[in-house]
Amino acid sequence: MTRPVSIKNVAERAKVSVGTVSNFLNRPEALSPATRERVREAVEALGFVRNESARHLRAGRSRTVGLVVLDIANPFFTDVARGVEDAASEAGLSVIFCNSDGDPAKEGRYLEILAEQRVRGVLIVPADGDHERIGALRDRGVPVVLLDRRAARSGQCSVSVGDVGGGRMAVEHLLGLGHSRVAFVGSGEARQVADRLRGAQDAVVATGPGGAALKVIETPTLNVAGGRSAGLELAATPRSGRPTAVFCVNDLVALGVLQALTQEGIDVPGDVAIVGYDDIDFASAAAVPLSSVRQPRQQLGRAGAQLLVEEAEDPDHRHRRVVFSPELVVRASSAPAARRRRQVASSAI
Amino acid sequence: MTRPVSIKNVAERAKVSVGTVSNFLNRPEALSPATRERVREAVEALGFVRNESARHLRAGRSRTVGLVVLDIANPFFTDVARGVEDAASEAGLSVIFCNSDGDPAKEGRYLEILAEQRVRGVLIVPADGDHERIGALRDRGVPVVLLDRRAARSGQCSVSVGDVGGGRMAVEHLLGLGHSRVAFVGSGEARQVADRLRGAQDAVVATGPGGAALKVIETPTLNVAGGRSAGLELAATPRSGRPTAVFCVNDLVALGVLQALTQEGIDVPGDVAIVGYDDIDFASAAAVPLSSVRQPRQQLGRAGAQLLVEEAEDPDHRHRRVVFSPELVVRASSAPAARRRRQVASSAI
DNA sequence: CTGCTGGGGTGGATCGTTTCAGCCTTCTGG
DNA sequence: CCAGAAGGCTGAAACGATCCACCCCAGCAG
Repeated sequence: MTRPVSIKNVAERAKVSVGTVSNFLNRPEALSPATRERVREAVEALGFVRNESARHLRAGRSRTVGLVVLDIANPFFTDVARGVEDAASEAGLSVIFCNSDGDPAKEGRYLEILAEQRVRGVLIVPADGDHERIGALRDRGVPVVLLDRRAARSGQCSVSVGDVGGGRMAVEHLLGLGHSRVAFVGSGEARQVADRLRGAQDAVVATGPGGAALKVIETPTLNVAGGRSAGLELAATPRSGRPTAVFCVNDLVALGVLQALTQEGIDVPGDVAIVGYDDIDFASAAAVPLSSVRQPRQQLGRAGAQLLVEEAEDPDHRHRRVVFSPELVVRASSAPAARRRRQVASSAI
Repeated sequence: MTRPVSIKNVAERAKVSVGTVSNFLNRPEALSPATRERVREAVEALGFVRNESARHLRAGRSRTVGLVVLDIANPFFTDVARGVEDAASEAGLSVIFCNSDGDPAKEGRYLEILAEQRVRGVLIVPADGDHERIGALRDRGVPVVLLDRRAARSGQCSVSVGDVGGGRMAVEHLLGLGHSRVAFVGSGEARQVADRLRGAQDAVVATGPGGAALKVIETPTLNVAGGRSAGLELAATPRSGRPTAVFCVNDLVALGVLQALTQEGIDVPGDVAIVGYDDIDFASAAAVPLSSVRQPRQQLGRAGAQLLVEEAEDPDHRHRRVVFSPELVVRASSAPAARRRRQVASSAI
């Protein structure tokens, strides 16, 4: 409850000037051993802790970066966050972690706060298409790196994972198993969703006229609950018209769909095959281990933070767009070809 | 890339003094409409954003709080974080989110950073028993609220969930199903672990001499991977001596145990029943839906943040220890009594 | 007309740190 | 013995916002 200790108190106690204490903190080798020891003792005795705000005020730039994600409860984003955190702390930066909930208004408020904090830069998984606030930050000279989203123009860095390719990969896998009625489950404005859907459509279109068909099922939210409601909708569809394979926009949704189908007595993968997206740790622990499109989550975060640091330090930095490749992991939720073919035949009778 | 805009630039443009601009920002009603409009225009035109550091330097207190958790990848903690965030933003505070990974050194570094930032207060799920750093923070007058851990002395606030009771509840449930060889899976210094174990022991001891026995299986880490390794160890035990019921210190570990057992051909709950802890969303989506001890996660965080705010604002604040009660949620992973009894009988032959 | 009130505004001190010009000593080489 | 350099330290300016004592003037009562 005592008044906070400032550099001045330390200086008085050590009988040196404040400048010397500052040197002790930042360039200790510049002091004579005797002085250094006196200052060290004073710092110790008083329990002095630097005031980062004052430091930052003088320096004009802070030592923190902001990270804004869509959903802190989604393990995908916590893994990304961990990658960001690791890379940031290697660069001596701390991270302010913000959760936009996919709400542009909330996102805007957080960006405002980050701007007031004069963060060194911002990593963001944007909520939607309208980024005037992000633009405003950039205009103010704050580096912004887009995560999990490819930058539209070359005006900024981005790190993403090929979502179109991931979607195509997932659906090609399902088509390869003999499925011809496929559903895409997902919703929202986010580019990730649109891209995965596009990839799925590409794969279906490639089967030519009279080939496979893709049905889109909207979910209220992109979490387990949302998936559950989509699963119930699916279960309520008469079997004859029901898709035999489902590609879900992320694993949370896939888990929800799986739960609902199982609960309604629909066999996975016997009646309906499922492929998710992200390959979160829980995907393999599901009731029926989930096939999924794996993304390099930590690397995504790490690479983003590195680009951000580079942009902040290097004056003639060139913006880059890093794109990782997703990878399909096949598990029990998408049936092996042999079994599937048999089933198609019998249902054709 | 232009120089950042300060209150001074705004003042020049609006042809007023800096004091007036400050008033505009903090007490707009004190200005005459004409002046207010002029300043508003200048702020707008220059894209002025307050410098929070300068503000804070002058004010002596910041508008952020720190939150330190053990494992950001554990959904339990993300749910807690969400509760904290909600309550904090209602109080106009932002949250700096830190992940100690259960490592006291990393925890110490984060506390140091938070101290340098002069946060308004700290919410922490401490990594271990040695809290000198936390004490140092408190001595400096920074409110600290312990989360998920009961404060030892009355010198600080804490919000926790009765872990002893939770552990007892889980094991009593298993004993009630007829199990007599029970294992506890977990490890680490954290009080949560010790308390849940103690509760489990209490329940076992209550069965009297010649009653049930509790075996402790250590895991390398408290996540899915750790659980998997414990599960393999369990599977390698000869059936005759193998516990028929397992109480896991958290759901991640339980999911890992479940995976390993299933993979090794051991039926859950037929051969081994499992109860987890936390009741994270994924517990019910597991291969065998997991029985678990539910904790009010968001409320935990929310209540903690509220206590913190109260302690920071109210000079004659009395420390409080809030304790929530856990709740047992029974699912398929712990067999119903009827089935279990049959099985015990048959294995006794 | 005078004195008073109070709304509206000013300008400088202040917060804690860093930075930098400059001062004093001591040392070195010629 | 002296000029100059180098090392070690000092003290004040600056960062951007807030706060506060104070000033100015219009309006009003006496």
